[in-house]
Amino acid sequence: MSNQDFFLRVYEVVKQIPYGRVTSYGAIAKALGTPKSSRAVGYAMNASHSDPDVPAHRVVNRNGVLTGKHHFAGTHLMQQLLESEGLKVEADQILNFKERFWDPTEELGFQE
DNA sequence: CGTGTGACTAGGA
DNA sequence: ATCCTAGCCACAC
Repeated sequence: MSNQDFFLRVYEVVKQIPYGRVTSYGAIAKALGTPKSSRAVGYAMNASHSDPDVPAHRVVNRNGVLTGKHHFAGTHLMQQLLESEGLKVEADQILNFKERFWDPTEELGFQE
């Protein structure tokens, strides 16, 4: 696989995130088989704008904080999107994050 | 090929 | 609990 596929694979995983659920960059990286590439996942998400089907608002850091909210068009767009999915966000942080967390490795678990 | 950057994370103080 | 540090990866120059 080529390095360019990394972005596509990140998008693939993000697209699998169920409605009303969220996950972390590290979890995605781990699902891709490269748990230490969490930063690169964030970088990939930065380019996710090219694919509108990627629900980037469902991806937060490991603390459930909307670290990438500034990368959205609106100031509180990311928060609004999450709240529209039934999530509660306060101080840029997802409430009950642990319950809402969705681990791609458990659902997908594809290692290559 | 070296350096800097970032939507990250884990571990130590 | 918070703050700081180092490691990590992919990418732009």
